[in-house]
Amino acid sequence: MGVGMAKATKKKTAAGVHDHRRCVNRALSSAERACETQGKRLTPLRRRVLELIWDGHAPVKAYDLLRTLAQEHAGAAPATIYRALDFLQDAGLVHRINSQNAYLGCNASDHPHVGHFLLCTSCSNVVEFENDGLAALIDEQARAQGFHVDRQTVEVMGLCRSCQ
Amino acid sequence: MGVGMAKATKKKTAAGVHDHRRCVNRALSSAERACETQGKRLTPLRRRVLELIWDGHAPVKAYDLLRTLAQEHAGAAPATIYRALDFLQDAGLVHRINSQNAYLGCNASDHPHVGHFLLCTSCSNVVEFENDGLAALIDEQARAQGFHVDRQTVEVMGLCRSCQ
DNA sequence: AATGCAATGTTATATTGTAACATTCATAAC
DNA sequence: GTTATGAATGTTACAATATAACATTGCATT
Ligand SMILES: [Zn+2]
Ligand SMILES: [Zn+2]
Ligand SMILES: [Zn+2]
Ligand SMILES: [Zn+2]
Repeated sequence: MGVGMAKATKKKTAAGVHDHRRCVNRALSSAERACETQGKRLTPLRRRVLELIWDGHAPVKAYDLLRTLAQEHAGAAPATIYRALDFLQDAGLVHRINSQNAYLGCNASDHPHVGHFLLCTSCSNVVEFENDGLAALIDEQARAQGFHVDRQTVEVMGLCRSCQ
Repeated sequence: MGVGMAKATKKKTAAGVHDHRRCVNRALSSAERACETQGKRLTPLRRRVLELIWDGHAPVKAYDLLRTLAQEHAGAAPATIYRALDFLQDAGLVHRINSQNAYLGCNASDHPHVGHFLLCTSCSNVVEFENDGLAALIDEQARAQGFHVDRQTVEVMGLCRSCQ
């Protein structure tokens, strides 16, 4: 199972409502541009894995991706998925949610940023947030202890607005 | 293997230098008090697992603990270790380092606090730090998005002072 | 065509973590 | 002291996550 069943089906294109198809397409286009810029190759396989990640629009587990991919791709094996995930993470297109062993598409792959997430323990929704002040404070606190920061992850567990 | 070989052997009681035995004993005494206070039972098994965690004085993997424990404890199985780890985490005596699937003794188990860590990618040393301002900022950022925070973890990867 | 390298295929295995049920142990009630 | 109770541990089996190692394919350069 995925990390959550949340919103496996999305509302269809009402006014102001999340248009899932459009969202996925935007993510894929953005990914293509990002890879172009970085001189990285978004092969059909990698692109398809990224699309599958966005399909659920929520953190997805590697073996769920594998099961889905295997239905359309004969040779799919764990290495297939993990290689694609490694590539996508290196390219900044996907984040790993460590506390869940799950992977989430990044909607800000156009600029460098750190991984900060709000994880709802009730509905399993996850949202990425950016707060430069927070990132800077973490950096500063680390430097004050003589530590040089390469990467930081923040995972906040709790209840989203609609689950409280 | 453990997360790192770092400091498997510690310097012995020089002036101002980390005295490992004393440090472990302090942690165990503190743990006993904490369990007393919380009305939780620090059984010999749980106490021994906590001691093994402190022995390395660095994050340790569950199956490394298991291998060590098995040498002195006949019936040791995965469940043995994971149950002890669950208990110790609930009691606030141990933190899980999500990015490493590893467990670290907490030296501040006497008061409630969140898990903030600096992880050196070179020597594998990990230090826990506390910064109320940081915890508060995370809380505030989450609340601003209508999110109710139960728990937060911060893992900062980089180079410690001596590894730069 | 020959070479080299990146990507993928393929098989096997390592690592991490749970489920389920039996047994033992400590405590309190009788 | 015996018995009832629930917590803790023993025991076996298995699920879930991830990597190693080597073969093959595809593609670009020479
Ligand atoms: Zn992102
Ligand atoms: Zn929710
Ligand atoms: Zn702590
Ligand atoms: Zn270091």
